[in-house]
Amino acid sequence: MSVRTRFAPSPTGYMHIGGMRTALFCWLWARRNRGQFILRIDDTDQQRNIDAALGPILDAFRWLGLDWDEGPEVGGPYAPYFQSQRRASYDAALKKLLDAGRAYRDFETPEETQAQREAAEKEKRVYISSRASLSLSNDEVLQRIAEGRAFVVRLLVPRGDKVVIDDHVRGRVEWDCSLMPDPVVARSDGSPLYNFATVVDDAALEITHVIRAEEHLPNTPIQVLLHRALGNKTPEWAHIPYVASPGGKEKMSKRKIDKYRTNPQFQKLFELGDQVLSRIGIDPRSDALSPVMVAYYQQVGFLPAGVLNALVRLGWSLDDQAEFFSLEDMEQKFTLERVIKSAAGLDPDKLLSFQAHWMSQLPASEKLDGCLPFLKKAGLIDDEADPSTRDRVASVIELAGDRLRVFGDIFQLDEFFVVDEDLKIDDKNFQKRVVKPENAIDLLRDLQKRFSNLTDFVAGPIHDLLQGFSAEKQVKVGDVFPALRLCVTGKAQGADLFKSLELLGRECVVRRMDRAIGLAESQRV
RNA sequence: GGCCCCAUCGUCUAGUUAGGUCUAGGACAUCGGAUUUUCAUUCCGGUAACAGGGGUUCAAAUCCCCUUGGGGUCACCA
Repeated sequence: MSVRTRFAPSPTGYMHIGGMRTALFCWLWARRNRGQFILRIDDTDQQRNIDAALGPILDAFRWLGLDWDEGPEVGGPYAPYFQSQRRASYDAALKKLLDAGRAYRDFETPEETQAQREAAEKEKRVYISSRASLSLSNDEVLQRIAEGRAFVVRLLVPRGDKVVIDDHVRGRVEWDCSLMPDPVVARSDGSPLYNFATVVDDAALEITHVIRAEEHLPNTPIQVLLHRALGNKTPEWAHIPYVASPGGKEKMSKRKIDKYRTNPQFQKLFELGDQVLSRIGIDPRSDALSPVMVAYYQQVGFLPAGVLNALVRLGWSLDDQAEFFSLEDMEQKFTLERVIKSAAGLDPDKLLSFQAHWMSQLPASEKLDGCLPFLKKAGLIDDEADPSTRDRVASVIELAGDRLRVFGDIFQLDEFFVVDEDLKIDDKNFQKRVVKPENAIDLLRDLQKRFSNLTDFVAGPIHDLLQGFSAEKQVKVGDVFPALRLCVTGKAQGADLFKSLELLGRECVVRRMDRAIGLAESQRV
């Protein structure tokens, strides 16, 4: 029988980075075994707008290149893949349970149940269901139903039994059934609860391996019992650790994002993200996007390969050496047996380092295709980039070299795209290197003249000119280069100065020097 | 609090199943140095961990027990 795994998100409007890691492991295990990966939508909540809430989730899968064999949009032999459309099978299973006496109608009111629970807690004893409704005769039950008395259906937990599983990650885990309350299987309106719907569907879809986050471990005995009561073959289990917040052990959560902002381990990522997002018209402080969501990384300009690599190394390793895995590598090498048991905190630094590695591996043409949308969104180039613009962007990318870790980093070299008037000059350094040094302005004037007369305005000759100039004037290159850089790029540091000058072009360089010299002079008086 | 899970450098991890080859390996981060016109890259080097206590054994990071700590979960949510 071929391996079938599933990922079952509820449509929440965004894809959680931790959920994505779970989904990746599911996908990997299916692919590795040449089985099927299924996307099932757990929407028993009846959301108003499922399409809108599901869209970002599917987008995340598509962005990372994780395809699904069955599920939304693609359908499949076990359709439908939305729990909201599978009610008939839950009703049938419910009837089966009731008929077999494995479940019972509980007429206790929620208040009564709650009171018992509180009483148990007060007396420090374990709460288990009273099962008062179980002593009702068949006729009495029928009568109450006829009277329209509300009831829920509860699974009759076989007290005295044990549930034992052999988890692929955790090994043997067992629970004592005499400690378990009878779980509600169907609400008073007849609709199924999560644990029940999950079990019915996992069986119906012939899921062989339930790979999910550890937080579901407490659900497992209930689901095992349900499978048994229904006469299903129980799937195999693998409870993988959840993704923790950086430097901590708590589950990463969307709601704690403000706390993460103050987390030193998150600093670099937030700085990068804030800088990029603000350039493309997204409010970095908005709740709509945060590092907890997969979309965040896409928006900032991460590569699927970088994100995927970071995710797979969270709780999984191949050996004591390997760090870099392409999706193909993972597919070949992933095993559940090498998934670690303890929770792993997302490490933004390491994520960035994986990202930088995969970016350095990316062919120039793909870097270009990646950067273009960012420059367009920022209004730095036209939406219809003509060939000469594309060439220019390609040259800047080449010049950027390793400085381009994410596509959004292209904004660090915005001096090649802004018009002179919009060029912002780093004032602090400008004061220090241009305004304050007495000879700076004269030197720059002289240099400007020589640039105008240079036959070929390309990196090599510019380099020679600059070297000769500083030798002739008997000044250190450190007194000339930074000042020049500030004038033409506005920045104290950046890519290769000579190539930058060449790319900017003589006219632009001369113009910007003019402007900067004028600025410095006005500030001297 | 009940139930369950977890515990190796700051972080991600290798080593634990079959105890010795572990004076505990790698990566990220960090610190130093080299290269470079700056920054980045690259290269070299350093700092840095078996939570504690008992056993078992010739021998324990590895097996057992306890303690401590961390976490998950306790709904007519998913």
